[in-house]
Amino acid sequence: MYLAVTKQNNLDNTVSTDDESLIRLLANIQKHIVLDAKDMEYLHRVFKHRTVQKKELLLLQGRLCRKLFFVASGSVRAFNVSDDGKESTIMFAIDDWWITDMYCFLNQKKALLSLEVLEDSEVFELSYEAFQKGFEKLPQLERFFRILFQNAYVREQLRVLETISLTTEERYRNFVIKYPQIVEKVTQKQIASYLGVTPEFLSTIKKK
Amino acid sequence: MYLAVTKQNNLDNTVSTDDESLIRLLANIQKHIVLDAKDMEYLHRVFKHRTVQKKELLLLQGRLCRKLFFVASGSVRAFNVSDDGKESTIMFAIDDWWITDMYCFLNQKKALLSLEVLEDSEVFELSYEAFQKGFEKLPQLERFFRILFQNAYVREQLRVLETISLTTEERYRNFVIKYPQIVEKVTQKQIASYLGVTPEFLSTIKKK
DNA sequence: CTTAAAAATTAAGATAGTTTAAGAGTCTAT
DNA sequence: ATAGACTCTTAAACTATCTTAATTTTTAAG
Repeated sequence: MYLAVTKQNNLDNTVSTDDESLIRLLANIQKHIVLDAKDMEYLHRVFKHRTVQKKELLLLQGRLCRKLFFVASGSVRAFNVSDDGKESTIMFAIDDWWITDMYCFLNQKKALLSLEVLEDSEVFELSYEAFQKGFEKLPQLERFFRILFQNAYVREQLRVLETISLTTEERYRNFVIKYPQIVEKVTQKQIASYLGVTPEFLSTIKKK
Repeated sequence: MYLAVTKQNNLDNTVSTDDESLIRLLANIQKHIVLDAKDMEYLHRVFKHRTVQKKELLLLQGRLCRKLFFVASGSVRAFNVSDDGKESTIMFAIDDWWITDMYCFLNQKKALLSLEVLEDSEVFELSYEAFQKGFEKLPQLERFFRILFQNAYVREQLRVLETISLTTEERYRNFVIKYPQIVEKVTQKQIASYLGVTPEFLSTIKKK
């Protein structure tokens, strides 16, 4: 198999965590485009694997946002802290999700968001330069990211609709139904900050 | 000039509204990719120009969403009506914007949104089939739509952040600053339904 | 195992937003 | 030009959500 050939540090015959993570990254990309061995090698080269620990910050609000992340396993949260200290969670990324402060990544601006690792996780990072060059080296990436952003746009638009049209209770119930795996991993405080309400209020909603 | 050659119905030498609209469509696409004469001819063929009137519905909630629209001039609103009759405006599209119920267009499902023409407008429509075939015929469209969806995603994500973190008053002020041309064209009731509050409450906010 | 820190719950009083209703102003179709 | 329909404003009563603060429960570190 391809991985067995290119992976150098794997002295025994077991499949390492690194390998598993890489397989997940490539499988994710191959959901939308076809990759040959050369493409995979290229991606293996430009995506940097990292094992990260709970509470680690992949990005700190105010710093230049240089990386796009793929969460192979574990979970990451993107949130903004306003001037008066209020936290708002923009998204949770669990296995198989992509995450960064996309606006600031694409425009190489100071991040509006922090990225916090919620549990020990395996992630890949892609630099801004590699992201831009990738489209020349591997033109099918245009298609891959077209579909990725297409889905992301549709998801956010639906979230906007729910946010402006439903009650907090309805939104909470929808969240639990839609993302049960996330509910298991994150605190209620974080869910409240995702819904845009106080933890106290979310608590009273749950009681009902 | 290219347009003068391919445009057939233009018997005098003036630039028709149709021509102007086509120029806007092509200019919009050329913001992100390079088109040669053949590409333009292709696009001219697959994009259908329509002059539409105020109050016309380009799409009715519940019907299959078959088209993607480009607003060359005028304005269009996308909104959802909930079971209990409450309207929520998802977006306004003015000159140079693309609009449809993207989720239902991409998945060929029954529309969650209606598209209402707010003033006499010039639009182009692209069918779902043409959208999908377009990527084969003109592969650069992957790039064009990648960037279009990238921007759309970032915009929606920022709207989510504002919606969950700011007060209604702050969101109204931001809207007026960000989209002054829209404010001139739409009713206050429609802005209220975009912000997710009642027209009465928006009215009291403005008083301050 | 213990203890400190963080999360979750509860409740009272304050603020933001809705509902209903009525009146004044605008637009639009005969 | 006028009637009807729609928009905008105002206000009072009501509901949702926030703030503060105290109490309990859970989590994490030594």
